[in-house]
Amino acid sequence: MIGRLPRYYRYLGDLKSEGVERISSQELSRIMNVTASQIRQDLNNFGGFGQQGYGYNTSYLYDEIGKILGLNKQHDMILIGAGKLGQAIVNYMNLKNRGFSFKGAFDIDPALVGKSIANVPVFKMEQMSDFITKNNIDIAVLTVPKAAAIEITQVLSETPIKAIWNFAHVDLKVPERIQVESVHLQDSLMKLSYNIRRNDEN
Amino acid sequence: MIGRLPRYYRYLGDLKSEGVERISSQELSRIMNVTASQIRQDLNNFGGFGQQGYGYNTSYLYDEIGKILGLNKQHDMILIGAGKLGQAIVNYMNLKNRGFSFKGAFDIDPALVGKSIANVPVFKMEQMSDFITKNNIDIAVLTVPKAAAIEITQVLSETPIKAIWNFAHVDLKVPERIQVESVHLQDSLMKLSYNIRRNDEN
DNA sequence: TAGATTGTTAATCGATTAACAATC
DNA sequence: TAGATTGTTAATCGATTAACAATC
Repeated sequence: MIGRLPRYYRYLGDLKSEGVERISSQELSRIMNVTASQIRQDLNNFGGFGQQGYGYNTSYLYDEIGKILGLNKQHDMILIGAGKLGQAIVNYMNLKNRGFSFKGAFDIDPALVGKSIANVPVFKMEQMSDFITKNNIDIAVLTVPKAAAIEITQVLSETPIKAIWNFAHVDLKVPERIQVESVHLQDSLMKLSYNIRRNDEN
Repeated sequence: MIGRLPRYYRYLGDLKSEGVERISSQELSRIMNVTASQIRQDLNNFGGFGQQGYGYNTSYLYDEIGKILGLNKQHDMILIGAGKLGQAIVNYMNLKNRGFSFKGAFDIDPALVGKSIANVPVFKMEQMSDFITKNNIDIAVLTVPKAAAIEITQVLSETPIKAIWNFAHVDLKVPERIQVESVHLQDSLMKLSYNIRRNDEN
């Protein structure tokens, strides 16, 4: 279910900025293409955000979902692997996301160390663990090849990091206290390819 | 269910390159952390790839899943939006994925037009529709901001494109014949944030 | 008060797991 | 033939939808 929460959040943000003050599960279901029943069920799981006969207050619901998603808290991040993909993500995030901010990047390439990516300094890989501890880093963003990702995850497991946002094409094994969320671009493209094939054959 | 197929494919590829010739649902279930029952159920949906008393032939199963995923076919792609994220994806794909290949990129920035990204030429946005038709492009990779993504999707809907791999933070509306697969990085990060919060509170 | 719409329970549906007969 | 393991049916579980009483 939590998988749907960011989507609600996105639509409510849009509605809010369009100046829509209230919305019923009915209307929202039409816009989002899900059943009104599911919306009510989902939202009620996390507390009674609506009001009978009225619906939901857009702005209030938006804020509450934000809290559930932990978006009211500051998250300090590091980038591990300052290649093209890593650089793109730093640029992307530093523009848009208030609560999330990159404090440093790490790479084994000496040519990158000492430089900056969107004002985020790049350090030597060896300094990573210390940096995490000293700067209270919550999230490590892993944009390195598969083999490196496995090794680095070992190292990260010894640090007080809270979560890994993994872009490597591998399922990471971590202690329970560390959260992992993977973006498997290859898998996503394969799903697309599957759907193309299926469509072609009908 | 199709959602799990790329993951099977990944694990089978690994096993194959480790020289493992056969695997039982039992063993695979241990490695992948799913039930053996589910593996047999999943694989049987698409045809009898196994053999009683033996298990599955790693290499054969790998190839068959590849076919189901349409990975035996060539897919020609274009990049729309040649910014940092787009560039990262082109670099990433052109290295690894045999079946998928970028034929061109498009951008509104005159500074990019005429240049190349990993040997992929960047053209004016206006040339996009023609290019798709003339070069039999299957997949458009959308790495532009939200508003542009919606506009461009309108244009794409008039072309013979088969699928859109969408990186913009929006749900695209397309004719039924066009497949959409979205990579919502923001949503992914929010899920991570949610899990951090939940873990913090226990 | 009447109308609207939530919160919530019950019914349905689909997906996962368990079990075992078929068969290599 | 005996052992292993799939393919497949039946049982269980969870998620979605429908229905409606509560209440604003």
